[in-house]
Formats: sequence, C-alpha cells, structure tokens
Amino acid sequence: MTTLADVAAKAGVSKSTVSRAFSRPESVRAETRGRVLATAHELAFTPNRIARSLAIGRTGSIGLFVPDIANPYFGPVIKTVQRNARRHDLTVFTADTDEHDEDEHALAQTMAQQADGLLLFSPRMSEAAILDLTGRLPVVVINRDIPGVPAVVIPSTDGMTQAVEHLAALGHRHIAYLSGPATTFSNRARRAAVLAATQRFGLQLTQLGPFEAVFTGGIRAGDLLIASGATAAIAYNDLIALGLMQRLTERGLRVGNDISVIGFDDIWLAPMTQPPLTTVRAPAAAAATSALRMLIDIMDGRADADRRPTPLASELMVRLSTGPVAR
Amino acid sequence: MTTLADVAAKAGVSKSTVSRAFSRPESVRAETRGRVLATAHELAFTPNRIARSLAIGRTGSIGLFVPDIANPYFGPVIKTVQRNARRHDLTVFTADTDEHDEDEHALAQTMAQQADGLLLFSPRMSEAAILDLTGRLPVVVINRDIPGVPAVVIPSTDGMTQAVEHLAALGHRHIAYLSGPATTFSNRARRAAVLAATQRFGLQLTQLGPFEAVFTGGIRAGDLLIASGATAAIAYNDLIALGLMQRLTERGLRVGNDISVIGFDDIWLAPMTQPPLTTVRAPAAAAATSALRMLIDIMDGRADADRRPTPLASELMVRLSTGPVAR
DNA sequence: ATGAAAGCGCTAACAT
DNA sequence: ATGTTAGCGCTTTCAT
Repeated sequence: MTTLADVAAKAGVSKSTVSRAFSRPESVRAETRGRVLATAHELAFTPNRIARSLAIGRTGSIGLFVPDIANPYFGPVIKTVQRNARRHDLTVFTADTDEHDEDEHALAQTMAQQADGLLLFSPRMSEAAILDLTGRLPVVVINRDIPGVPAVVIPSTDGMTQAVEHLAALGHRHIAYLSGPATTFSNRARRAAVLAATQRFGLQLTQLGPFEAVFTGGIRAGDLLIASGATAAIAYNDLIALGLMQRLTERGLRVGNDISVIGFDDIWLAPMTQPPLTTVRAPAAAAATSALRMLIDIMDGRADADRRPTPLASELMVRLSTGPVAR
Repeated sequence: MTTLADVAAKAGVSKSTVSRAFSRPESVRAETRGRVLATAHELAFTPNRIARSLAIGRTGSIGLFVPDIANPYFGPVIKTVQRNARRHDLTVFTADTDEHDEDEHALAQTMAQQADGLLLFSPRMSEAAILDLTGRLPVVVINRDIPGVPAVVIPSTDGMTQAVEHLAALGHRHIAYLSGPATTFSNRARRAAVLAATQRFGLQLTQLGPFEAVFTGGIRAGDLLIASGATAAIAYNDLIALGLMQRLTERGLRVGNDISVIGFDDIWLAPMTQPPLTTVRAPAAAAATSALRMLIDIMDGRADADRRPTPLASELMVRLSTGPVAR
C-alpha cells in the first residue's frame, strides 16, 4: 500500500504538503500541487480513510438502521437517504435489524464507532439503549418517541381517520384492526388512531392480532377476520393487507365486494394487486429526508438551528379493495 | 471520550495491560483483569475501532453491493450474508448501487478502504474497475465472469432449459424472451440458455426488450408480447413477469390460459400472485453464502484452500401462470 | 508556500 | 504477567 510518505518522497516535498494538496488544494502553489497530484496518481495513491478518521475524529459516514430490509416499504427510504447523504459527502451504511431486538443494540454499538451519526428507523431496542447511544454520538430516530431524543414521526392519525371515515361512508358498521408487532410505537399510534376514529364515527371495532408485519402474518389474519364478523379490516401495514386479501380470496370472498381491506404504507405493489389495495400513504421517504437533515444539523453542531421538522401528512389512497358494505 | 490511557491511569496499570485485558484476556492475571475491566466499565470505556483498525490493519467489516435493494430478491441475500458474517465477527455494510454504473465504482473505492473485503452482486462496473478493486483488497463477485476474479455464478441454464421444455410440453410453438438490462452477465446467460433450448426443442423464439428489471418494465412488455404473436413468455426476472401479468390481464387475457408467463428468481411474491407465477428458482442466498465463504477464505490467506464452489442448481417451479397452449 | 513535529487511540514486539 | 516503546497513516499547529 502506498502512503502519503511515499508520494512525498517521490515528489520531493514533505508529507504536510501532500496532505494539503488533497485537503486544501488552494493552500499549495499550483506548480507544486500539480507535481504532487501527478505522482500521487502515478503511484495509485488514495488517502487512507481510517487514518484520516483517526486524525480528524470523524469518519464521514452514517449508519441507517431499518427493521426489515426485505419490506418493499424501505427500498425508497434507503435509496433516498443514500442519495441525500452523498450530497454531503457522507457514506451510508445500512443495517437490517430484522426485528431482532438484542442484536439491534449490539450492532448499533459497533456502528456507533465507525459512524458520525445514526438514523434509527422504528427502533425496537430499549429506551435505555437508545439513550446510551445518544450519549455517544448524534442520533435521530424515526417513528419512536423518547424524551430528549430528536425524532421524526410519520403521522398516521390523519390517514387512519380518513380510512375509518371512508369505511363508515361505505356503510360498514363493524370493522377490525389487524395489529402489527404489539409493542412498537407505530402499531400503538395506528391502533389508537383507528380506535379514536371508530368511536367518533360510531363504529364497532374488533382488534385482532398481533401479527408479524409480513405477508404470512396477513394469511393467518384472514380466517380470524372472517370469524370476527367484521365487514372490513384495516391492517397494520400493506404486507399484512396483501396476505389478508390472498387468504380471503382463497376462502371464496370477493375483496372489495363481500369484504373490504385497507392497508398502510402504500408500497409500490399496492396499486398492482387484484383488486388494487386501498391504503394509507405514509411519507416514509420524506420523513427519512427530514430526519437526515436533522442528523446532519446536529452533527455539524447546528443543534438548535431550524429544528422544526418538515410537516408531514398521511393520506388515504382509495382503490378497489374497499367497497360498499354487502347486505 | 475515554481512552485506553484513562483506564490505564485509573486502574494503575499500563496501556498494554488494558489492551490485553480486552483482546487476549487470558494473558493477564485474573485479579488485574478484574480491576481493569471494572474501571473500564466504570468509565464507560469502549475501545475505539478506528484506532484499532489503523493499528492492526483490518477493519472487521466487509462491503456488500447489490444492484437494487428494493428488489424483493435481495432481501434474503442481505439477511443471509449478514447472519453468516456475524459468526465470523464481521460487520456487513450494504450498499445499493441502483444500477448506477459510475457511482458504483466510486462507492466501491470508498468502501474499499473501510472494509476488509468486498462482495459484489451482479456488478455493472467495468472489468477494469473490478480488476482495480481486486488489486486493493479481496473481492468476490456474484453473477459475473471476469478472468482472474473469484466468482460464484447462479446457474440459469438448467432452470431455463426446464422452462422451455415445460412450454414445449404444453404445446407452445412460439415463445418470447423478455430481456432485462441488455449488457449484464445475468441477462446474457439467461437469454443464451433460452435460445439454446428453443433450438433444441424446435420452438420459434422472439426476443423482446431490453426492459428495466422492475415491475413497470413488465407493464411495458405486455403490449409488445401480445403484438409478437407468441403464446408464452419467459421474463428476465419475476418483477418483469409480475408487471407483464398485470398488463396482460388488463388487456383481457387470462394468464395461464390464453397466454403463459414464466419468471426468474422465485421471489416470495411469486407463489402469491393471481395466478401463482411459474418461475425458475435461483439459489441466491446459497450463492451469497458460498461467495462469503470464499471471501473469508481469501481474507484469511487461505486463498487456494477448498476453492471449489458449492454446486448450485436452478429449478423450474411450475405454478398456474403456465398452461396448455390455447387453440 | 512549505516543513518539522506532535499526536489521534490503539497494538505488538521487545524488555523486564 | 506487565511495562516500554515504536509505530499504523494521516492532520495540524507552529515555525520558517
């Protein structure tokens, strides 16, 4: 491996000059700079980031934690964060926590030392664990509310209220909410919104679950839903809604006619299903962007600068998986 | 931030002892070790990985590059690699190259300095770029064939041959192949396999595309397929096949009856579609596991050790999107 | 504009 | 078993 010193020797200058030629080019005479850069190129030299990090105390990268990288919902999130970070010369390291609570903290600890900041999407780890991390480096959480920890939450109340209102307008009197992972912030928020709205619109609510936030969770939910007698269901997320539709269809029900289904997230698959899925569009990418901006502000010491998060809203996308109640 | 030195001072020992207490605990007297570890804990000290990396010349992490993190196909791949790497005390940094050829190399260059090895899945970057990387650190590529570069390829010939054979047996005489990204190794391999098999079984082959390897690519393919007059199509991957089915249905055709569709990958969605998708199961996770093993061998200097890759096979999963040719 | 030297936090011979 | 010392490759005062 070629180092600064090699280049310096060959170019007949000091290490400092080579260093400067890379980091503050204008501070070195054009001629010298040219010679240095040329020999650097000739020697195929690239500055060692590790050494650089040690010297300046920053790594130039951030960690992004998502609960399930296989969930189509997170694809756009990851891509968006990566694209925006790049503009700030930050590399993003994405880690999948796989809903695996203990590992999540261990992994975060590791990451905490090779990153300048952390973006935690729907973290499941304990509050204590998160507070521990925030003590070590800048952290912004998405979809979690912990006193003192900078956060962006994806709103669910407006969309969920619209969902219930929509079902009420279609004549449904008894609906079900299909819980996702029981203890998560997201599930609590969505369930509370549905509960409040059903009371407001005078609907009967049955709560089913919890179900894992995956397709097979929805499959399992199908039979429970039928047994419940509800004429419509609002699922924790689209993956569950998709599995649900599948199972209902297998059971001979026509989704959108005999029974209505609403999801949450609006993943790219949602408009493509048969029938297309009515769902709440949650602005995940926007939330992630907003969170990244906050994180960078904190990392740059602009801690209290414009810390008003971008106002976000969720919104019901009406498609064909919901229809007038069957009589 | 607390350092080794702080702990050493407070515990009344030298830095080396503290260092040893962490890295080779048995080499330090139990009593001393206890005292050191206690004060380390008390001071909330965690060894700085960056400094450690610089000193030992290894980072303890590897980079995993995938073309599209949003493709459900890669979810299991990423999870598998992460799980296996963890057993070797390696952290995995996943990067999405987003089919963005230039960036891919730049990102890889960056990663090359904070990782001990690289796993490149279906890389699109130039051969020169890959060779450049292999000169810097251990690299294993998946689904690409470059002389001198360790590789694992996911077989497509057997599965594709079975696919064509299957269609021939169903009475199809004219089929279409829907190309993915034109220049990729994977597309060339799959197309060649289909071509050879159609010749062998005496079928007429129409080649359509190239299409982007996403759902909307398949949508666009639908009308072209109908115009071609073929009675069945084999798509580059499942995402294209899904979009295709969607469009064919919109055009009033009954997939599996009026026209047959075969995909490639066998993503988790494939059995869930209406009708369930006949597709070639490609052992991506197994390939990734095998590639990781090779990478670790190379990193550990066991370069030429058991370098026989695990034999892999692809296999047709027959479902309902294929059926006897309509007469 | 350039150089010399100290130091980032850790590890690894080499001593003792 | 523990301490001393010299780096790992880079940045950054402080001189010149």
